[in-house]
Formats: sequence, C-alpha cells, structure tokens
Amino acid sequence: MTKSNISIKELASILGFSITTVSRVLNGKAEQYRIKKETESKIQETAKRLNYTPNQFARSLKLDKSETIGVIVPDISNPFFAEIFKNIERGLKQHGYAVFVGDSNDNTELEIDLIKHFVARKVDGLVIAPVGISSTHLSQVFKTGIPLVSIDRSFKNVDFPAVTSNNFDSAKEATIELLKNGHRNIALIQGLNQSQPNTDRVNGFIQAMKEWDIHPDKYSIVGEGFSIENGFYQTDRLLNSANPPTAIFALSNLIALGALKAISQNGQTIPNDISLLTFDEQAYSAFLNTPMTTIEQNKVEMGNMAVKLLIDQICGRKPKIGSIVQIHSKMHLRESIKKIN
Amino acid sequence: MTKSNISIKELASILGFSITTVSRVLNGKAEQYRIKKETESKIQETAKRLNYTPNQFARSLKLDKSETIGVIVPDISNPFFAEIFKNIERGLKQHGYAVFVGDSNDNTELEIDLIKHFVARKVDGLVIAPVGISSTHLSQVFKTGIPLVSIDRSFKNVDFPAVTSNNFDSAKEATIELLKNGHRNIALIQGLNQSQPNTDRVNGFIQAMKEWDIHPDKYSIVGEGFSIENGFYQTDRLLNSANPPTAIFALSNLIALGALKAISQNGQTIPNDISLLTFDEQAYSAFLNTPMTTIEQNKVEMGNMAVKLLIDQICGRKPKIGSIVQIHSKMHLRESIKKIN
DNA sequence: TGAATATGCACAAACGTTTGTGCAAATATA
DNA sequence: TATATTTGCACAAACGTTTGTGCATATTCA
Repeated sequence: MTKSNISIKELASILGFSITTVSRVLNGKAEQYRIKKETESKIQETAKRLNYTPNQFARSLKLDKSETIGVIVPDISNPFFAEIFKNIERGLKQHGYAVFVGDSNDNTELEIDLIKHFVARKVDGLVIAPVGISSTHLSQVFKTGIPLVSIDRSFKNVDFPAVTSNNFDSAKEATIELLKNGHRNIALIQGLNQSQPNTDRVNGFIQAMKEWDIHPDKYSIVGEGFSIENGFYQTDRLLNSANPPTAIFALSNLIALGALKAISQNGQTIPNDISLLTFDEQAYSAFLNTPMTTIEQNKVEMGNMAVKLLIDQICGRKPKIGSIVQIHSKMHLRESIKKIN
Repeated sequence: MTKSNISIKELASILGFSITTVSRVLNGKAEQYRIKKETESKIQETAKRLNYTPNQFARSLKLDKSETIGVIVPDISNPFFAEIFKNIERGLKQHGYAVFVGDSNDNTELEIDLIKHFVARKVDGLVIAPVGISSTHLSQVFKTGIPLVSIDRSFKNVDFPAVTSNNFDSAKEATIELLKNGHRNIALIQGLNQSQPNTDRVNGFIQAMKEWDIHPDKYSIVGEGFSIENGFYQTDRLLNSANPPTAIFALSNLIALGALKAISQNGQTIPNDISLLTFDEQAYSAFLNTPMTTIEQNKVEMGNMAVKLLIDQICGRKPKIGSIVQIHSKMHLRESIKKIN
C-alpha cells in the first residue's frame, strides 16, 4: 500500500535531477523535452521503487482537471439504475477516472444540489439519470463547459447527448403482443408523466392500439410515477373498477411490483384473472408467481454508450446537437399473458 | 449553477480586503482573528452574491484532506449492497463528504486496486464490503492512518471496526423455524467458505441442529459462494441426490434465486416438494411463486452505523480494537416452508 | 500624558505539481 | 579553428488556498 507519500521534490533530490526533469519523465514527455534515455529509465525505476504517486490535488490544481466523473441516479437501490451504474463505473475506471456517485432520491432539488457539489469539486464530466421533466439545470451546467450526458431520459431542444432505450418501439411491440393474445381492454400504468421515456412508451402503446383499430374508449392510461406505490394504487383501483381490464401494462419494474401486490391482495392470480406485462427485466422476473413477460432494456449497452458519449466530449469531440442514442430492448415472453378468446 | 469560478484573490480585490481576511471570514474564523462584524458581513454577503466557491484542490492541497470518502462494494447491482450503499451515501453527504464508489466485482485484486486508487486520491476514509477472506490489505491501509470500516464482513484479530448482521443468531433462529415445522433433512447452501458472515451463519445453523439433537449425518452443508450459479448448481445436485432434503436454507438472495431456478427446472414446487428459506429480504420476496420466508438484514441501520464508525475515526475517536457492531435482523415468515409430519 | 493593551487587518510562506523559457555543454558544420 | 546547431537539463512562476506572525492604529489604564 502507498506508505510514505514521497513528493516529487524528495524524489528529485534523491535522484539528483531537477523536479522539472522528473516531472517530465513521469508524464511521458521525456522525448519531447530531449531527456536522455538513461536519465529517463533511472527516474522511472526509482519512482517505481520508492512507490511515488503524484499528489492528485497539486496536479488537479495546476492542470485544472480532476480526472473524476460525477454520476447521479434517482435511486441506486433500484436494480435498473444500479446495473447501468455498474457498467458506467467499469467503463470510466478503465479510462482512469474515479467516480463520485450521488443518489438524488427522485428529488430534483437534491439532483441540483448534487450537481453543484460535483461542479464545486471540478468533476471533468457528469453522467446523470435525471429525475424530473425539466432540463434547464442540466443545460445550464452544460453551457458552462462541463461535459454531460443524460441517461435513461432525453430532452427536446437540448445540446447535450443522451442515451435511452428504444422506448417507443418496444412499448409498441409489447402492446401488440397483448393484442395478438386477444386483449382489448388494456390498462397502461404509466410512470412520470411528460418525462421522455414515459411519453415514448405511452405513444408506442397508443400507436399499436391505433394500428389495431382499438378505440381510445376501450383502453385506459393511468398513473403518475415509476414507483411501487403508484403501481399498487392504480392496480387496486383498476381491479375494483366497473370495467376492469383484462391486461395491465406496467411501465417499470417498480410499478409491476406494486401491481403484483394489489393483484394478490385482491385475491386474483396471473394470468388467469389478469395478464401483466412490464418494462424492466430483473433477475427474479422468471421466478415470480407466474413468470413475468418483460421488456429488458440493455443496461450494459446503455452504460457503455454513456461512457463513450462522455469521453468523446472530454476529448473535445463535440456532440452533435440533440444527439440521442437509442439502445434496443428485448422482450422476454413468459407466462404472465393469457390468451383469451 | 456555479458560473465564473471566481477566486478568493479576485473576491478580495473586489472587496478591498486582503485574501487572508476573506479566507478567515469564510472559514468561520472571524471571531478568532478579531475581524470586525461589519467587515465580516460585508465579506459574507459579497461572497454569496458572486457565488464564490473555494477551489477544492487548493484547499485539499493545503489542508491535506479531501473531504471525500471511498466506498467499495463487491457488486453494486446486488440490491443488498446497493441499499446499504444508499444509506452510506446519504449519511456521508450529510457530513459534507463526496463519495467515490468502486465495484470490486467480487475480485480481491480489483478491491486492492481500488483501495490504492482511492488512497492516491487521498480519501479521508474508506468503507469497504470486503470480498475475500483475507484482511491483510485492509490492515495495511488502516495502519497507514486511513480511517476504515468494514461492512457486512468482519475479521478476527484486526484493529479496524466492522458492522455486520447478527448472523449467528438469525441463522439459528431461522433453522429452528425449519425444525419446528418438522424438517430434519435440511440442506444448507453456504456462501463463501471461511468468510465471517458465512461461518457465523453456518455455526448458527449447526448450533440449532445440535440443540435439537439432530445428528450431522442427517443434514448437509454444501456450496461455496454467494452467487446465483452456486445456488443453482447445488440445488440441482441436492434434488437429484439419493436422499434429497425436505428443506433448503440459502445463505443469500442470489443463492436463493439460483435455487428457485433449479427447483423449477426439476419440475418441483415450493413448498409442496421442497421448502426454502433464505437470507436477504428483497422487494420481490413476497411476490415470488410461493412468497418466500426470509431473514431481512437491517440495511438502513448497517449503513448508518458504518457512517458513524467512520466519522468517529475521522474525528479522532479511535475505535476500540476489534470492535464489531452487530445489527439485528428480522424474519419474515411466509409460505415457503411446509409443515411436515 | 505616556505606557500598556486591545483591535483590525495584511505579508508572505507553504502545500506539490506543471511548464515556458533559458542556458550551458556537446556535437556538427564550414 | 570558429561558428552554428543540437542535446540535456534547471529556474522560477503559477495554480488557489490556509495560517503564523507582525504591525499599525485605537483604546484603556495609571
């Protein structure tokens, strides 16, 4: 382990060279500054032997960069974000960055706070899975020149890049799966209204219904958040309504968990009494009471792409304005959809 | 958002005071250095108005502390660690720390690498959920004076504090639950052999069996890792053995998921064909095909305690040597245990 | 009124780097 | 041999803070 924290000054005096020369060698600029091969290797070797590591603060202070990235997610205990984060962290580590993480707890104020905190610590870039539907605070920080990529959600008329799933297409495809199984009275339980992934998913759903000539009176779109609570509450209402749906389409894993709770509390079973389909594959999806049909977002690809988009910016490759990368999702057909009629 | 990044020098020259005075006021040392109230408020006000934030690097360089903590977990996408982490992050944020996170991916080499990385960045402390069974690298870094707390796992003969669950007691209690339901031929699928939580849980299990006078020939202890794969493989073997158990006790949520997979692939159901009991409560535990009886570790308390133990060290309160704090777990009795005979 | 003390602030060094520039010594060129 | 060029390295400033110390001026005390 790094013990004594020797400074470049001591190292230089031990070697008998100037601080300048040592610094240059250690930063790979030996050739550029015409330093003798022999000198170079001597410095390299003693530096390693004495376990020299440069003081990051001094470096950062001088170079005005921290080799640090800030990542902000709404809820790190949500496996969806945790897995994306895992891939982001891995990618950034490979590029030599250390990563700060902040949990905004689904709260825009906290998100803004965290951004300020990270900016104050001069992160070289930010990856944010934004909470709300507003993007002004993101645009602001991006305009100050800090590389930024938004993940999971994108925004219109905005300069920074984003990586999302192909929400429209996969929601449409999933809806068609329900339609093919004979469902018409379908309830969609949505997440945060007006957020981009929600809007895209809802639109994909509507488009599918339109293409199958299902009149909007036939189906319903309810809910207002990606949470368990929303899933529970809305499902409970739907089941006890005058005209309960034959299938529920949940727009997140948490909504689905809430739905499961409500369905079981109402003494119903899947898929006999009601069919269920949800966004977000999880390790447990196949093992639920009735294995769940899910839409799996490619979290590995999303993480990798976020890293790429960020590094591109840091290296000076400006993002194309409004560039949104869509990662393809994949359906897992299981037994939670009943074939009717 | 922090725009112009004004320095203390500029701030001072705008105010007409010296850098010294400005610094002292902004660090709350106005009184100590007898600075006029009027001067103080004038400085405070303009600092706020101009949105001054001190350069962290310069501060850290001068003060030789980073106001940063490094947290290392084996797998952030495992909800168990993610939730603990969430609480740690929240606590540290409240104390003004930014937190680096590293995912060691269940790999000791990577864990050591991350530690070095964080040490090089002069974190003020480390919270580590250690991977392996060795603690020498932890002791080493602790001896260099870096505050450290181990979480989820503890070690013997070691100077740094740890927070774990009351693994022995809760494993014993859970085992007794199985015994009370008439099970005798019980298989324990363990996690990482020789790791402390595993050992404690296994010992709790054995102790229960002993108190109920069950001969070791009657039950079996198998497995060698907290992973899904281990859970799957061992369960599959057990189910197809000459004398399959009537109940399986899984020592982690991942082992349980693997067990679920094997049980379903073997065409068996819980609890009719086999009973299952597992460590780690998850949001989905109640919604599995047969709601699962689980032992819930108190992740909130574990996180909070880790923060407390770390801050204590940072503030100079030396930990009592070998201090291990055990957080109490709680059983959730559900339907995955069949009453036999 | 003169000395002692209190008040209010500034000088300058130090933290550990990076880097533009300058200057000898060594070598090449004419 | 004298000059030009190349080679090899060092000086010193700068990054933005914190802090020990010192020094005027103002106030109190005898």
